[in-house]
Amino acid sequence: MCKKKPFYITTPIYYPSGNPHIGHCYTTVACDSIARYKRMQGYDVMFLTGTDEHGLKIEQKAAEKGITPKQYVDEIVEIFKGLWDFMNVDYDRYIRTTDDYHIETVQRIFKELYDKGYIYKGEYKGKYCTPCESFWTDSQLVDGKCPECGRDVVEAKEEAYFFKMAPFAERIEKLLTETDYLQPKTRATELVNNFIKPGLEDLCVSRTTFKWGIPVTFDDKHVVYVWIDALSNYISALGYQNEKYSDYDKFWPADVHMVAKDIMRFHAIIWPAMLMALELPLPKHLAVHGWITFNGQKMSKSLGNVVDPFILGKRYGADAIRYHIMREMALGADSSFSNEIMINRINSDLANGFGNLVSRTVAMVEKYFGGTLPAERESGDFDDDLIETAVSLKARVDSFIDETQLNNALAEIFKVVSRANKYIDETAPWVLAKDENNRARLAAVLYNLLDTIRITATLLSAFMPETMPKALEQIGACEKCACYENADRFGCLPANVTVKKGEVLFPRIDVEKEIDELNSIIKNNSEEDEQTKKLKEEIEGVAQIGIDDFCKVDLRVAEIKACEPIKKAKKLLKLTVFDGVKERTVASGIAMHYTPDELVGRKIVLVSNLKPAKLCGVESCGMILAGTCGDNVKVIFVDDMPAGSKIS
RNA sequence: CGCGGGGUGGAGCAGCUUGGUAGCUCGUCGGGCUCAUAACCCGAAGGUCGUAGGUUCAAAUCCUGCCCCCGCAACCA
Repeated sequence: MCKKKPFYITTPIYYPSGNPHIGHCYTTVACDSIARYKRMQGYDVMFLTGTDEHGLKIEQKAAEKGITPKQYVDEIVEIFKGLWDFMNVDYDRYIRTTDDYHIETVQRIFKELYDKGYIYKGEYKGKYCTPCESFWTDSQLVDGKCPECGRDVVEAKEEAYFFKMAPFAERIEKLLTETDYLQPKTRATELVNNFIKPGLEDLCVSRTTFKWGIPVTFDDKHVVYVWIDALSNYISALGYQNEKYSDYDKFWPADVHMVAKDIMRFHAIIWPAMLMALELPLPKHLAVHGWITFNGQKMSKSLGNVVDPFILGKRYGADAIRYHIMREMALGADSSFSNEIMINRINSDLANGFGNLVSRTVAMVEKYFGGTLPAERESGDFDDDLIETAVSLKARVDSFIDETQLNNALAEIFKVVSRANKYIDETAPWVLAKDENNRARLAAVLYNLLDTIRITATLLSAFMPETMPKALEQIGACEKCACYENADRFGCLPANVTVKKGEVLFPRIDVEKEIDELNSIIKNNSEEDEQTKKLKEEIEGVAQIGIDDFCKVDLRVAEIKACEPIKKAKKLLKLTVFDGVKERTVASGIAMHYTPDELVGRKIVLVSNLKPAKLCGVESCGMILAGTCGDNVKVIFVDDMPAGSKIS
């Protein structure tokens, strides 16, 4: 027997700062399906998933709960693993960045990059919140304040190690534009224009401000920061630079890294750069998929629209959920999730299409032949077309799988399911059954149906590993005849096959009733809790101030004399206001909520002694008060007061 | 003129690279069938392919301007 060809596929390692959601589920289930399919094809498959467990956020979450970071991640990792079990995800290896062997690998890689001169010591500059002991980038700041506690931040710098990106820029650009590394390739332009053309910045790869990370061996003030730690998992899990495993030579380079678009950049640029620096081969493909959005909006916990895979899976079965997300999501593009779309999909494809096809076929074999087909056959019209469609299916599915286009692979399979349902109408077995002379023809028709089901169920078993074996059992397929090898051959079921009616494979779902129930679950579970919890955190998280502090703020009524939008700024309006003494210019982020016309002539509350600052080229002297709740923004108007009145 | 994606029958999408009958799924309406999970099969209605021009014998498809939506970036003092 010849040696099996290796196939290595990975999900990202997920950050366990919260519970897994349907987005994690998609990536993992998609990889699982590909892995299962490849195993079926005879590859020696390594399917890796895991968790990225270091970092400040984990440290803080653990502190809030009063447990150690390790205890905290241990708990959440169990939830992740539980979900994968529940979804029938059959991974070969689960890596945790807190595993000893991974730590060892990362330390060695860090040292090697340092020794080679790709990592150097420098200074990290950013905004620093002293009470939180955290650095933030400008984009993370909320209203210029610390996003965690809302307090002021200061310019600060700390010693840090950096990874040189410049030496790899050219090769990376070629990798993205001239090879098929990136799938879909349309995103290459975006990456090149945004990150490579402006010049790649060196990457900060160590921190001294938190402890929960992998220590830098030669400088114990530092821990390794994010990407060198996280990305290395793809090779540490194979035993690169550690003794735990020894599969590196066999499986590297990876065949597919699958990621969602938010971390595409790191996998498209930084990871190749690291590998180039280490002089290791690059992975073959990076498959980037979009997000599952909820009614067009990005999923977010604060919006209360996070879809819980456990709840859905319990109601409709893990296979149905697996099918739905893989059938809906096209490579690269976002896909909108709604309970209604999901239920309709499950009903029409799985219940009415596949499930019903199995059910009616098996029922006819039992009804007309007592469950076992006789061996005599008579072929007839429509047979050739059905058989041709069925035997050619495998090749089409194969190629879609190789392009990680799972939605299209599934669509192909279900075309055959439809063809089979149509064949029943064309041949009308119930008419044949009325005449004893048609027994051979009737047997042929039913056999053709069973064997078509065999082919589709075999190919579907990678996607729906729980239900398909049941389907195959019902049509009387043994393990041998229902294998991948036979999926492009017709006539593999025994001529005198015996069927066995079983449970309904995919029960039909009552759309309206279920949607009502799901909505009420979502309401109870997340919306109120999350919203009030967030609000509570916001309110209680703000540090108290004395009256003196408050008196430092000078609030005045001011009249808006003129108002115009600021070019190049989507959210800013430039206001000219009269504060009782003089006119001044104020920029305000209310362009999305007010037009200049509705503001001119009105009186508002002005923070008059705020230091001037430049916003999009406009000098702003002061600030206007407005209430904010999500997207809802209302300026406070005090039209009855004369300009210049003090507010306290 | 920051970067990128997108605007196609009621909904969601394909087609655009390599111009030439506008296709799929769901929904709606009518018909057929009765083996089946009130499922299945057939037919029909419904589209100025965002908009205005241009190239061409011919444009959803190529070119130009404009409008709108969505990400990222940028400032919501």
